[in-house]
Amino acid sequence: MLQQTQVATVVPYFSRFVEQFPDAHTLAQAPLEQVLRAWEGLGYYRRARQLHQAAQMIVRDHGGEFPQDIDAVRRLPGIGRYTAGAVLSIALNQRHPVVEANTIRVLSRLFAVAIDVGKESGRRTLWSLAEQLVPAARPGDFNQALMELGGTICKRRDPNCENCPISRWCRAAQLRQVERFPRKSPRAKVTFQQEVAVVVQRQRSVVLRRCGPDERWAGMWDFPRYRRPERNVESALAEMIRADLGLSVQLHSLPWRFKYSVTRYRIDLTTVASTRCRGRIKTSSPAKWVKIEEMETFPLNVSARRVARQLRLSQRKLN
DNA sequence: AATCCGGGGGG
DNA sequence: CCCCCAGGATT
Repeated sequence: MLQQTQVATVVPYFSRFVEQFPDAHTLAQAPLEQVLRAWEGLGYYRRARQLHQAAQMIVRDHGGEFPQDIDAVRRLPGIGRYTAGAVLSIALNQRHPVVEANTIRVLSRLFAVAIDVGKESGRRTLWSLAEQLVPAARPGDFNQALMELGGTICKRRDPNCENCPISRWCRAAQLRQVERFPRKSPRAKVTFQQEVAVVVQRQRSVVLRRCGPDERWAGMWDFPRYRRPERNVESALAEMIRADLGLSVQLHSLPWRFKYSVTRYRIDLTTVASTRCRGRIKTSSPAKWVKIEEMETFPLNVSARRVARQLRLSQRKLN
């Protein structure tokens, strides 16, 4: 869960998760749907699928006990050098280094690493430094201390060098250029595309579709979602729905635009609208057709059986 | 080596 | 608006 996700975000998810899946057997035997459900809102859903696979591998190949050999750990899906080193150093007191966001910042400043830490050569340098520094005694404490230092003192902006216990050895601090490190090349820009999600409500059911393998949220359930037409939105949308779902619909005026979240999706539209929407939404009026401009969404991963019969047409097309 | 996954924190 | 987050897999 902590891979590319902030600690504060993870904590409540982690608590619920370990309560629901206390050991490898429980997790391995749980349906993937249930695991994804527990992951809902965290993003990077591949991690949940891989964790599920890893639990099954641990049960099958390691008798349900987490392997202690670093190479065996690395073979588990979703576990790379950082995660393997972190688990084995912290839990089993094995001497392995860790390199992640915090230690990258600390080490790159401590040694004024001039190379781009996003590049392979920069990473090699950092792993080498971390490997040389981690002690045989209490390596897990050392690694956590390094990460904690990066999280509390050696922050990305406005680092607290005055209270840093190792600032007297810090090359970047000596150079008065702490904030110039770590060196990174600018990220690729992210482009946004306008999409329209459609909520089709019939009695207490709602039409969902499963995201295809090559689109975002692959394999997960979502409202039917389409690129927003340039013009003639209503008629173009109706045509897309007819072609995609085999449903003949007529769109009236589309009065509401709002961001939507389906994390707490229940089944009726008013709940969806009232949980996370922003803007002027009247939840009391049960509109049949609502246009949603997708700005931010959470995945929808409901137990969709209740509405699945409305999906047979589109499902057949996908399979 | 570059790209993708993704919601959310915080300036 | 921006950059980044206790990374890893895929291409």
